[in-house]
Parts: sequence; C-alpha cells; structure tokens
Amino acid sequence: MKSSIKEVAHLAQVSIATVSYVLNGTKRVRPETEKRVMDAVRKLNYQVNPLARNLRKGESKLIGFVVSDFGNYFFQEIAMGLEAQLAAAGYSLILIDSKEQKEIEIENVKNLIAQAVDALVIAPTTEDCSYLSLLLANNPIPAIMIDRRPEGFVSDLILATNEQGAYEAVKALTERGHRNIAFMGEKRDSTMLERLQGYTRALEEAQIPINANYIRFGSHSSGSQRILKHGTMYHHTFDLLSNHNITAIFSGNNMGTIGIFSCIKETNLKVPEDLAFITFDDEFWLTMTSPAITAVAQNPDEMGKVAGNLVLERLRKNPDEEYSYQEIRISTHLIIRGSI
Amino acid sequence: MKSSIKEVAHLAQVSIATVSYVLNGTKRVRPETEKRVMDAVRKLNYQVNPLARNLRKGESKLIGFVVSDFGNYFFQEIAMGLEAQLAAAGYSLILIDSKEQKEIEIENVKNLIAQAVDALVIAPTTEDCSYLSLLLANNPIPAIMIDRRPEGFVSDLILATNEQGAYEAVKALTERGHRNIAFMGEKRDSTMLERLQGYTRALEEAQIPINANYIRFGSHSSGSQRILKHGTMYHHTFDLLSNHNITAIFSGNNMGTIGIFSCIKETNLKVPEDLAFITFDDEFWLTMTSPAITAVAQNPDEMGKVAGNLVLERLRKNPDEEYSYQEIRISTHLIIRGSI
DNA sequence: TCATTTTAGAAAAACGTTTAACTACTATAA
DNA sequence: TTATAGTAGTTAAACGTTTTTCTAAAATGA
Repeated sequence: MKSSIKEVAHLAQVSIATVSYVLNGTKRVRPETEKRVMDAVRKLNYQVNPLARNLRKGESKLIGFVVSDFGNYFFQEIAMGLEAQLAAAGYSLILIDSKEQKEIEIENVKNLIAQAVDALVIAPTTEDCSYLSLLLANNPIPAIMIDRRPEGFVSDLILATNEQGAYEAVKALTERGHRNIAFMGEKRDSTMLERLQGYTRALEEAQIPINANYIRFGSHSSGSQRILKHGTMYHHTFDLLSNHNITAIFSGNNMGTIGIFSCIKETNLKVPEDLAFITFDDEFWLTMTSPAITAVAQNPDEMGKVAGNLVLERLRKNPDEEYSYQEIRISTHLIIRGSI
Repeated sequence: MKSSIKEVAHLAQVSIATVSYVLNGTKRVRPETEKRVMDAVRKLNYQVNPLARNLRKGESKLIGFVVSDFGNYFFQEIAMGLEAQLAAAGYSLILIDSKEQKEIEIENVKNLIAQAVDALVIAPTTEDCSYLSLLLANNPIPAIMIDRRPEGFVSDLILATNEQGAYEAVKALTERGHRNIAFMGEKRDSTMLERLQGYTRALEEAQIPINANYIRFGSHSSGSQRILKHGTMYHHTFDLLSNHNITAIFSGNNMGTIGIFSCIKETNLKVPEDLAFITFDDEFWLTMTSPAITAVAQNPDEMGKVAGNLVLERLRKNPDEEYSYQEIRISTHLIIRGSI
C-alpha cells in the first residue's frame, strides 16, 4: 500500500542511500541514475515517511503556539500570520488554548514538549513564566513570547508599542477638549501598565491632573465574550457614569470594551456627544455599532509573521551558538471613527 | 542532556524491553523491578521520545483540521470543541486555513498527509472533494467532513439541521405578519440550499407564494469581514430595499449578514419597524448592535466535540474492519432579539 | 519425581529514514 | 607510469522506541 525507500531502491537498482541522496539533493548523482530513481519514485508513488525522517533528524517540523485566550480575535490573527510564515518553511502549527488559566497553560506546554515540537510561541496568561525555565531545562528548544513580558524566563519577545498607542488615543481625546477621561484596563499586567503610562503622559502633556478615581482595573479572570458583557468592567462603567462626571472613556483592551460598551448601550447617553469612547485593539464588530468605535489598532498579523521569522531564525542557529534575545515592538495606529 | 530508555535500563540494571514494559504496563513485571525502573526514570527525569515511538507504532498522534475560512468565528468554535475532545485522548490538533480557496485546501491536505497526521477533519471550501479520493488512496486515514456535504468522496459527515433552522426563523417572520421576505445566501452550496428549503417550507405553510426576486445569492468568493461589508450582498440588499417592497430579510449565513447589515445601517430604515432581520449563525457582535440581531444559533462547539469523538472512534477501529459512514445532524435553535 | 506450564526478563528484530565511512573506479598531474 | 584527487555509489551505523521471540527459572500437576 504505502511504499518505502527500500522498494524504490530495489526498483531503481540502487542502494537506499542513493535514493535518499537523490531525493534530498545531498550528494552528486549521475543524471542517468537520478532518472532511474525518480522514475521508480513516480511509479511507486513514493513519499518519504516523515516519522522515520523525524526520528533520524531529531526534529518534528512542528511548532507549538500556546494562546492565552483563543476566543480573542487578536490571537486568532496572530495565529494566522504565524501559520502563513511557518508553512512556507515546511513547519506545521499546533494551536492550543489556555483559556486564561495558568494551569492549563502549563499543561499545554508539557503536552507540546511531549509532542516534540521544535519550538514554542507563547502568549502567556500571566507574566509569571518561571515554570518554563524548569520545563525547558532538559529540553532546550527555542521559545518566543508574545503580547506580555514574561517574568522568571528570558527569551525573545514581541510586543506592541503600547505606551505610544495609548498616548495617541488619549491625546485625541484631550485635543477634543476632554479633561475627565477614564482609563479602564481589564487585566493589570505589564502590557496594561504600559498603556496606562501612555494615558498618563497624554494627560500630563495636556496639564490635566491624574484622578485616581478615573482609573479602573477589572477582575483578573476574564471569561467568554458573553460573560464579559456584564462583568467587572460593566459595573465600573456604571459607577463612573453614575457617580463621576467623566466625558470620555479609554478602554485598555478589547475584552474590557465588551463590558464597557454594553453598559454604555444600556444608558441613554449619546456617543460621542455625551460620552466619547476609544478602545485599544481594533476588532471587526467595532464598525458594526452605531456609531462605529474609534480604536487603537494593533497589527496582530504582523506580530505573527515576525514571531514566525524569529522562530525560523532561532531554529537555524546552532543551539550552543551564542545568541542575544530580541525584543521587538510592533507599532499601532489610531483609527478614528464616530465614537469621538 | 536528554536521557534515553537505554540509560534508564542501564541505571536500573534491566533490559530496555523491561523499561518499556514498565512504562507502558504492557507486561507483568515484579514489583521490585518496577520500582528500580521507576526510580531510574525519576532520577534521570526520563521522558519517552515521541519521535521514536511514532516511528515504531506508525502513528503521529496528530489530527489535521482543514478549515475553509479561519476568519469565520463558526470554525474557530468548532476548532475549540474538537481540540478539547482530542487533547483528552492524547492527540494534538494541527489547524490550517484554506482561505476559501480550493487550491489552498488541496495543498493543506497534502501537507498534513506529509506530516503523517493520523486523521483529517475537513470543512471543505466547495463540495467537490474528489481530490480526496486520490490523495487518500494509498494513504488510507480516516477523514471526517464537516459543515458541507462533499461530492466525489464518501465519509462521515457532520451537519447542522439547516432546513429546520431556516424554517423556524422564517416562520417567526411570517407569524409576525411579514409576507415579503427576502432570502439571501452568501454561497450557493448544499448547506445553503437546505436553508433555502426551510425558507420555502415556511412560506408555503403560510401560503405565501415564492417570489424569485426575493431570493439572492452572493458571489462565490468570500473575503475578509472588512471586504464583505461592501460586497455582493451589500449591493443585493441595496437593490432589494430600493426596488422591491420587502419587509423582512433572512440571511443564510453570518458572512452574508455583514454586507446586508452594513447596508441596512446606512439606510435610515428602522429595525425592526421598517425592516425585520434574522440571520443564520449566532455571533457575538450580533448583540452589540442596536437593536441586537435575531439569529439561528448553530452549536459549533458541539459539532467539534462530535467530530472529535467520531475521529477517535474511527481511529480505534481496525482499518479493514467494515464500517458504515455516519451522517450526524447537530440541532440549531432560534434566539430572538430586537431585530424582529 | 518428571513433564508441563507459567512467569520474569533478556535478546534482538523492526519501524524507515539520513549520513558517516568506505570502496572501486576514473580523471588529472607530475 | 604512478601517485593523487575526485566521482558515484555502497555498506552499515544510528536515531529511540515497541514488540516478537527466546530463555531460564519457578511453579504446577500427575
């Protein structure tokens, strides 16, 4: 049914080594011999057995991508960019969802190592990544972190220009005369703190004092989009709109935006007349609301591509060759829509 | 660095076969010997090399999922259900996007076969799947089709109750007194034709004659969500609203809905007063619009889980054991929101 | 007691490649 | 002519498991 290199060799009247050389182009072979081999290959419809090759070469041509939340469109886009880049180099991507739970993330990494992936790309659920040092200690494969700065583990790192993105967004608000601007961040992690810095810088530049009441963080456990609609951020929004006279909200990420916008929708506030709204992360549905929502667009496709290239680069390097880890920032841009 | 079974055997003073027996529980071993082996395993922090095991056992523990359009939330949900089910059985999922292009789909299947996946789950871009018969001829792995009925290839099949779902949706419209109801289907495939049948049945039941002008299909090439906003369906909607006095639209799927709703939003029609709207496929953003959009919810998570179980079932069977292919229907349910 | 069966483990084959080491032959140069 | 280098191919080792086959000792039964 499935033919092996042995049968090809036999049919072509050569040794199996020669077949391998022809197929891989790893050694000179007389044209005549090559033809005999290729004819046999075609006749038998031979394809190499990747299982055998993998064992011999000690690689699997598999890359694992551990995603903190696969329900988040942002990571889906990254995955697509990554996959495109890796597929071109003959690698396949194993995608696996941590559902924002650290234990699942650790389990996922273990499983991927058990599948002998050649490298890992990880969007960690939390910053504590010390477990990776342990798991990779006697299994030194490249690991590239994305979206969040890990603690307890050094590696290549791909991040957005969070501070700058937030700064530009909030600046767009101050320029329109807003002074009471809320900052709402779903998760309090390094990424969100960078965005908070951008918020702070824009306010300072406009000589607006920081009001701690206007800065809100959500619960750490984010759930599905449906749950988020009436989650912590929803209630924070309700409080801000009822008890504080804010005129604009800047949402630190797309997940928080769900709760915030759900609340806004339920009030009778007019956007943008009564309340201006901007969110980090551009997502498709932001254009389907009335009015459409202004957003700081990241470039997840680009992040995925860059991650892919970095993986390939690392894989080409000799493992003990010295290598300095890279930190790459992917730029954001503000897309202005009707909500401000 | 990475220890092999040989070293474990040596440390435990047994043969490598015994180590294998202990680890896999495939043969009786004296408790004392077992302890020696396990101690050695722990001391060396040994983990089996899956590459070697795969070669020997002739399996990869990999399942390929070829998705017609990974940008479509529907398939993402399926993927998550599938992954959950397979992971529990020790399988990993390789996800790959065909971007609605047949050539890419074929390429994807080839690549997955080259990666030696143990089985395939395919959401085909078009119904013509005769290429599979060829590709799987000398590589007989199970393949399970999902969402669309393949032609030229027999296999297990998982579909939604399309006719019934559409019927209930359109019935909800006729019950509210609508008589001029448009049916808009993005792609003209077996799935969409089933939905059209549901539409037809509901109209006949309400004794409303079918008006061919009210039935519209889109271009076959669907693109990204952003492109769809002003694609064929957008123009069909514009025509229907301008030149035909329809009072309700039933959209055959989520992709078409993007263009349709974009157009509705740009007119000054009041929904649902001037125009009622229902779509097949429930998606998160349908609740963020004003009003929220009524939808026929499929159960993609369930579809993924069922697909996973089917894969595992097939994998357990002896390949030449006779097996009758299954066709499984996953039910839909109507979620009524403000748009009707 | 002696033949038979059971048990625990070892030895070795097998999975299908890649690749290092080797061989025989041919071409080149002195 | 003879040493040397290059060419084209073969042989065999290696990758790390699982599993079949084999062996020796112990247990069982008559």
